[in-house]
Amino acid sequence: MAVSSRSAFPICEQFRAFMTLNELRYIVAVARERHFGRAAEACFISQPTLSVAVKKLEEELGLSLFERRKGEVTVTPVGEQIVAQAQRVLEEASRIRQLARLGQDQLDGPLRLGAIYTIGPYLLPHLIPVLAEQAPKMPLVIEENYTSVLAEKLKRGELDAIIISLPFDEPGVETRPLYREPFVLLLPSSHPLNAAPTLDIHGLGKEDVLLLGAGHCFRDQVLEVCPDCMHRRSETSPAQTLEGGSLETIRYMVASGLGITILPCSAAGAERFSERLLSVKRFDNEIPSRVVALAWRKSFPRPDAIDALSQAVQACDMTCIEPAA
Amino acid sequence: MAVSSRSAFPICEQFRAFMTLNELRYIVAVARERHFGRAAEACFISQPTLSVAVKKLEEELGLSLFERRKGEVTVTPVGEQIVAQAQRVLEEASRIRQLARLGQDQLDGPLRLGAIYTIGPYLLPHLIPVLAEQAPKMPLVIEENYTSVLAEKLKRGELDAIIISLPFDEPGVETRPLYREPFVLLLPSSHPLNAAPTLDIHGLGKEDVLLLGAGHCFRDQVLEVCPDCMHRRSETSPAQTLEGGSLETIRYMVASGLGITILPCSAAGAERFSERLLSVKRFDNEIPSRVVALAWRKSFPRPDAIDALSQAVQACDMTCIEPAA
DNA sequence: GAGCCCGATCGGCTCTCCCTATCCTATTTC
DNA sequence: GAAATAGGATAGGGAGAGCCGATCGGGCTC
Repeated sequence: MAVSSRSAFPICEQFRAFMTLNELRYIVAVARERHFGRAAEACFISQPTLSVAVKKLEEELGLSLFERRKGEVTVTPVGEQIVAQAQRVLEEASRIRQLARLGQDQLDGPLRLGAIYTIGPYLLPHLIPVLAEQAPKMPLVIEENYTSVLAEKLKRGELDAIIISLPFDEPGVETRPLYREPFVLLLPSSHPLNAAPTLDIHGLGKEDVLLLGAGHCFRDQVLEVCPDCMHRRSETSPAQTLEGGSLETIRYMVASGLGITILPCSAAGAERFSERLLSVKRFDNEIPSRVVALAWRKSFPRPDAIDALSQAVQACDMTCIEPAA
Repeated sequence: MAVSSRSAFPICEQFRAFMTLNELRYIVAVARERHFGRAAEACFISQPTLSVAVKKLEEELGLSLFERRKGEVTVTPVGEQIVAQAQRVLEEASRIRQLARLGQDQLDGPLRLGAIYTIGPYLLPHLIPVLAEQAPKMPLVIEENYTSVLAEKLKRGELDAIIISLPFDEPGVETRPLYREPFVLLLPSSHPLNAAPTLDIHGLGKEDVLLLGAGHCFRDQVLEVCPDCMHRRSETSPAQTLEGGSLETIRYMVASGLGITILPCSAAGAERFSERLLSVKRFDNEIPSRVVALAWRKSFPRPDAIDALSQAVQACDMTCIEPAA
């Protein structure tokens, strides 16, 4: 016959609920009112309930807290001490509720956000001021890194949310698409393709397309939509791949006439170079693109923060950044 | 239809048991172990019980205390604060139990004892050293007064116990007989009654019997067993009554030859006078006597103290004090 | 893919807490 | 002195809290 663990551990009395916060409330009320009936009323319970509860506590403590005299209840000397201590306990307990109230706002406290290299520099300058307004008590702690590193840190709890490019599938991690951004072509202003009436992703076979180094997911995405770029590279121009480089570096290289490149439109930013040097062209058929998404642990306990973050990103309206034609 | 007050006062949420000390124990354990299973074990409850309890508390507080991640449970920033506060609450609560343990000894702390004038001076010198040994942590605060005053103070809670003479019947007051003490006759050594072969209480009709003033119960007791004393007094010798006097004063008066008197044997103490002046005689038939008793409020919360007191009185063995014949 | 770990959930039982109704004792009133 | 009043204790019953074992389900390991 199974024995409940409560009766199985009669020795471990220290773990039983020897006191209830309610009971402490009750004795404090009795001490204040010096009258069981009034105390019960103040506690919103019936007089018998209070009587029994006080008696139970007295028995547990092995002493009398009150002397029930005719016409007046008095507190015993030990009772005085214990009631005072009970008041202290209740005070400390109420501080828990107070802390909880303060901590309830999930938009309070820093959020550790990761972003991949090809998104961070172009999204965050827009995102941060928006979020600073919408969630002023939630400063961002930002880290830029490769998808794989961000994913690892996210799972280890070193980051709270990351902004990456889909597909992204990790167990225990939830994702939410934020926006789709088309890829555009960045080329020197003097490049012959500028004159072409239409631009097709499949027509870049003969171009020197500069690529990010391995590890950048954007590199893989470009190669996926333009396998020729890789083909050419491995055959004739190994120097085209810029290991460890950034989109910014590539852009300088394009401006220098070393080739052309494909960029997410948010990173095109041709306006930062004089039009004499660089121009941005949109693809016409089958516009290649990627979906930028937010990812966070399913167990992350601040869904409101995630919501605020993704709403702030939506507010940045990254889809509509038109490349300067 | 009667509505239970719990559902009738949904507004008064602040009086509901929003937290349990047990729940606080649980979250502290989880924070310490970073593992629900181990925490449950440490709390001597099952894992499901702990899971549910933590969840309940989190819902009550409206926030997440822990993030359940694979392989490790982490404490949220708010959780850290709340767990720390919970620890403080438990600490303060444990101080209650500590206070209770210290206060459990009913023989700890002063006892306010009253005694009537005709007992105090003769019993207390014996009682105090006995009690000081048997209950060293219970000093006596002593008051001597008339029965009526003592009774009033007892009922008002200004005294914890009183030593009086039976009969004594008050509502809400318990009494316990301590000892019976015979009355004896105190007379000058030169008095003719010293020569009488036997002494009868009814044979004092012609004597000048000195009496205590009104209010002393002993006076009434003497008059009860010896109505003649009163009779004589009211007719011929009003000065025999000593208003506000004490047995000691009366004894001096007897020694001075102003009359004889009847004393409780404990107050006879003839040995303190040279035998040349005073002698003590016992009655032979129908020995008059009184019963000395302890009285206390039924509600007085230290029965052990009462027991110790009455045992100490027994140990004084007041019955056997033999008047020096 | 099988097995393991770990927390969540389910169905059930028991004990706690609280209720109303009533009792008991002492006091006050007529 | 009997009845009414007051105040706490007790009795009995019902709703819910707290706990259990069994099981689920996701994620990891081999």
